[in-house]
Amino acid sequence: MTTKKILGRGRPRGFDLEAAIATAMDLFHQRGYDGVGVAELSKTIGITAPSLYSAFGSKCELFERALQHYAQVAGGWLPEVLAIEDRLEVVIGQMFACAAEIYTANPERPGCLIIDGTRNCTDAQAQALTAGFRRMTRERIRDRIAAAAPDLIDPRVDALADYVVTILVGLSGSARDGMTAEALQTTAEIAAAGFAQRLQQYRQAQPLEN
Amino acid sequence: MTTKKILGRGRPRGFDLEAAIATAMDLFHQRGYDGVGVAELSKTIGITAPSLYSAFGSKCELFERALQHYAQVAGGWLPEVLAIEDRLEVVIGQMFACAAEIYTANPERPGCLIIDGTRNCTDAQAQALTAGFRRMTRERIRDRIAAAAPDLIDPRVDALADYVVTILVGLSGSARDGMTAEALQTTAEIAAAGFAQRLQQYRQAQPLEN
DNA sequence: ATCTTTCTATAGTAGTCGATACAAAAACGG
DNA sequence: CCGTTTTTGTATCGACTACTATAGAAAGAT
Repeated sequence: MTTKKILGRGRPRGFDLEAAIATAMDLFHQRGYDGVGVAELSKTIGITAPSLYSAFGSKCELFERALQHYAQVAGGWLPEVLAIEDRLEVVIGQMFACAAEIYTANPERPGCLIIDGTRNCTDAQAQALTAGFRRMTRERIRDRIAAAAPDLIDPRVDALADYVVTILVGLSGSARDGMTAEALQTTAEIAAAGFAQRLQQYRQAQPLEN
Repeated sequence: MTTKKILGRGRPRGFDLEAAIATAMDLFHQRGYDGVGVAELSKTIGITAPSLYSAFGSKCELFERALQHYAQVAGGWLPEVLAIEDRLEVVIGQMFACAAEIYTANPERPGCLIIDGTRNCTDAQAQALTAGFRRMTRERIRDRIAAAAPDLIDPRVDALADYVVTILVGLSGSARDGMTAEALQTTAEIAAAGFAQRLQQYRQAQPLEN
């Protein structure tokens, strides 16, 4: 049974580490952390399982690298949008619009890896990784809101941040459920108008309520 | 190795089928379809795996029964809210408020089983089951919107329905991500205001735009 | 009491999961 | 050219997956 195809056995050819991470990122984005196994990962990357473990340590560590790569490359639009110097309503509107566009840009990989990559995931470490990225994202959004509306009391800043995060979660989930780009775009517009309305309401009623 | 504890071996005691389905529903709701195996299912229910297969046929069929039970029991609030005879804005507002409350009512089982039960699921049949329930839910919401605003053209009814669905997806996902009941409730209010705003906008600008 | 039916538990199927032990082959330093 | 190091492939590991064949035990019928 021992196949004597020794050709190429053990030849160190060295693989492109960054390309491997990008490939893994795509797979994780498609089917989530639990949905893709190391066999498929190594096969798609083009290396064997031991090489994968030698390079990354574990499936979870590879996932962490993929998440970091995602945050820098695919998720780069968010810091970019947050950096826009305009009225807060415009910034959030751009944010929802960008999310709707990017979440449906590639039908093979809908939604957001950080938001939906570890849903129903059995691995606690992988869940903690995405949770960390989500927490960081929420903080950035919160800070942007607080910076644009310094007169707002904290609980209202938090409320707006939670709303924004929930909208992003909804956009990602609906994209994964197959909603069209157009429908998601319109949804994003309605959600942005809702944010603007509440922000205005908070601003003009600041010293009175609650 | 053959343990001779024959006591109780083969004793037909007959288990409560509905209670078994409810137990399975809870487990599926907690960790999703892939997250819970038949071993845990049968152990929690209190029967052995063969009994489970004899009673339900397969894991997927048990999941289908659990989904039906969920739609009738845990998801009964939605038809109830849709049946409210009031202004559409009020109905949708109640809907979001109920969703926010129910999705966080039990911290052990946050969110919605139908929305998030098969996220990143590898079983195509299980995915199709939840997708069917989601499609049915969307139709009900769409019909309610169309009934309340018969003058609205179809694409705008669809837009509003897609918005509502996406909000529900966001509420469920955020609940699963650990958002507090209060934060989710406020988010639901903002989202409801956004819906009301858009509805009014559609109504008064009906014959002009688009 | 005996037979038949029904339900059960034991034990095991083939397959996949993440992760590795081992050894062969290429690259590198001298 | 030789020895060391690195990197690779083969072949697994044990633990899990959904699922089932078999046979034993209790209940009901005659």
